[in-house]
Amino acid sequence: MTSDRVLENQQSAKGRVLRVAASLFRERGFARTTVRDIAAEVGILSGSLFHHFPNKESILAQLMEELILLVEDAMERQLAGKREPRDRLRVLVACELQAIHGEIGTGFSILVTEWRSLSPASQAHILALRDRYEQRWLDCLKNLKAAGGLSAEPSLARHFIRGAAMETWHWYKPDGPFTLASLADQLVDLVVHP
Amino acid sequence: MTSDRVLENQQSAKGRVLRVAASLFRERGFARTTVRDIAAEVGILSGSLFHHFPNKESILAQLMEELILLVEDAMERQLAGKREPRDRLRVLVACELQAIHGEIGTGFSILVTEWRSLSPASQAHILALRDRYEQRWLDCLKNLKAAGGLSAEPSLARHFIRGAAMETWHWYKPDGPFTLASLADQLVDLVVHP
Amino acid sequence: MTSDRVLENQQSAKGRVLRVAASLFRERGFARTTVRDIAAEVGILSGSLFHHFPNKESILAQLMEELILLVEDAMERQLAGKREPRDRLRVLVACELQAIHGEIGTGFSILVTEWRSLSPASQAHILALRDRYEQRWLDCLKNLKAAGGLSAEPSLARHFIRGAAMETWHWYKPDGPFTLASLADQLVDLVVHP
Amino acid sequence: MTSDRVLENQQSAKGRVLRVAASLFRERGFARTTVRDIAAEVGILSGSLFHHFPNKESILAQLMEELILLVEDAMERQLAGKREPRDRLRVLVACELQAIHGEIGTGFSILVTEWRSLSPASQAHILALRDRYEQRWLDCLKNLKAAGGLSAEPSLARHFIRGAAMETWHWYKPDGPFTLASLADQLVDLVVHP
DNA sequence: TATGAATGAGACTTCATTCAT
DNA sequence: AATGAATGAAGTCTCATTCAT
Repeated sequence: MTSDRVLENQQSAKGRVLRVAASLFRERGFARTTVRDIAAEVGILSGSLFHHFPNKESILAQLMEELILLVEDAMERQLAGKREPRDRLRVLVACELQAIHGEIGTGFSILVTEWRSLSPASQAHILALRDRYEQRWLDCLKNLKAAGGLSAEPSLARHFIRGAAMETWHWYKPDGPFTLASLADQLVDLVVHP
Repeated sequence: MTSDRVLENQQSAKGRVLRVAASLFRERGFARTTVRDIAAEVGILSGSLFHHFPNKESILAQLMEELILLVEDAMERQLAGKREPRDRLRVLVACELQAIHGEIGTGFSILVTEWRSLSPASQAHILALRDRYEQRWLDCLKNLKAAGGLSAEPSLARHFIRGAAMETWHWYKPDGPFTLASLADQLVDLVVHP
Repeated sequence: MTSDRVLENQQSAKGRVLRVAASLFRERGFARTTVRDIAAEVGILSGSLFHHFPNKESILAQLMEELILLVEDAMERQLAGKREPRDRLRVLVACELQAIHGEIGTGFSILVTEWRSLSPASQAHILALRDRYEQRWLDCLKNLKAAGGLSAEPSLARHFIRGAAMETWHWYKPDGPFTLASLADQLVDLVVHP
Repeated sequence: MTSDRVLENQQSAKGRVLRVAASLFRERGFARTTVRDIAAEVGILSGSLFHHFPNKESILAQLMEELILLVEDAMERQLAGKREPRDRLRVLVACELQAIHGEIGTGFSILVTEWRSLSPASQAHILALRDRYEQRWLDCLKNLKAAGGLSAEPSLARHFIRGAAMETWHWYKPDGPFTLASLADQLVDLVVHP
């Protein structure tokens, strides 16, 4: 059931649809974005969308799937060589913030905000991916706690971090006083008591 | 334009509509909740809703308005007599968590998640109320910082707290290992370094 | 799941929809009849149809159901007092022909021609009714055979009669050389050897 | 406008399309069969169909045409040497039943059931062929009547036979109690009083 | 000949809203 | 205040057909 990854493929029509959809879903929400909106922005007619996706929801589902994979890729790359638990946590935080605000993964916040828009079937599929993603966080936080760098319960810490990170979507402005990097630092400082 | 407060009025038909709507909006989201759903749960027919509200959006708008007022009421009551900045912060956190999960204000998270569903006109009205509400938080956090109990920027701290608190809606279970009170304590501990 | 009978209710909006649909389905077939066609002929807008029926198919389903019940009513009435097996067969044949061509049950042929247009769920429901209807035929033919008035296998005889009767829909013209009554007589003569 | 006969040509792509279409049209009906369904079963893409047929309807039209020709061929062959009117009628009945259920002409019933799906233009063309086919039946039945073997009106007899024969499509099972040959015999016995 | 992306008309359906009763 | 039939705009989706490659 897992499709090829096309989100970053600049040539692919599916990729173009996915990128446009990500932007519109983030901006207006899934329900308020019409397939005509998406098609118009892509430069095709609405009927043509269904040549690539069986229905509107599958656009959201595939988008979510690829977004998770993309963040995992970034984490994998940046974790290479990092051994210190605190450094590894900072990578996770930075990657998640990047995913929420960054160039490519624009729309990671959709994962939380549009969860209800998926059918139960799709939810189950994405859930499996999300579980793996969250497990990575838990492993990291458990190591940190074992090393004495965390006083809170790891799962609770993850909930707080996720909430704080996702919430940045509602207020963070790239041209404001903070860079994403400094945001990541402060979030880590908050959770990791010295 | 500001209407009377009816959310807590058990007899009032408007109050019943508002409470039902709060529950459904939180569960399914505004767009996926139909006026028929609301009417059915209230026990009337959909057409009758429009004797109480001019349109669907106004239900959401009035709901948001009353929810803010309700939380402010609770804060006002519990802040009475509290002078210590740290104690006052704890009251705010506890009240916000109560609003998100508690009996009456169920649906406070709608304020963030369904923001986009309001028309610009309604947004402006609610925004004024929200600004006042957020100002209360900032004042409290500034006092705390002045007293040396906060290392982070007050506005940033508020964003983190809000994110963490709202996120609890996605995972917190009353019958789980935490009480709302302990959650409030831990959130305060996180932000307020001793 | 069985709804009230409204096909013959001249006042009822549902009844009017059903009668119009019967006529159009018979004329153009189910698939080539649009809900707009039906609504236009009824004198309402297409959206209003769905106030009465959950979807297009349910119009066909309820229509089929009521048509069967209607024919059974007619048979019941005309069978009263008839004891002779041959006479009883003639009643069945005449009623079925009436249903196919007559004033009221116009569209009985839909039962055969549009069978495939129903979803499996609807098919099952109608099938139960149809079975009862066919059982009445078999009982009649068995009695006739027991009385020595039928040489063919009863079930085979029913198949032949049904085919011949339904086929009349494709060629019979009320202003042609035959009346429906004479058609019934000849069909009975054909099957019942003296 | 008359095309070559390709239905039985195993190699020809057009022949393959026609055979697949016959099967699908009979199974689901013309309107519920998509060109994609046909193409998929043939093993090509939907666009490629239009290299062989100008449009969907022409598939049905050519199919109908060839089916008639095919039955006429069979009749021609089996009528050779038969002089007795009753024997000749039996050939016609057997051939028609073969066409409805047999290997190749699978879908002969389409001629009646999907008549409405043709445009007037196509209807006219097929009508001419059908008239010739029906004339053959009438001639045969008239001869039979002249010979005293038929009491009913020839045209009426034909209608009855056609209906009964077509209806077999809805109930006849090759592994049931009847062979097609015995079915033909019984149908002839029914019509031809000794 | 075949491909398959794209078309575009039109289908069914949903749903907030209106209004006579 | 409530009803419930009706509205009508807008939505998702289907599908025969076209055409550059």
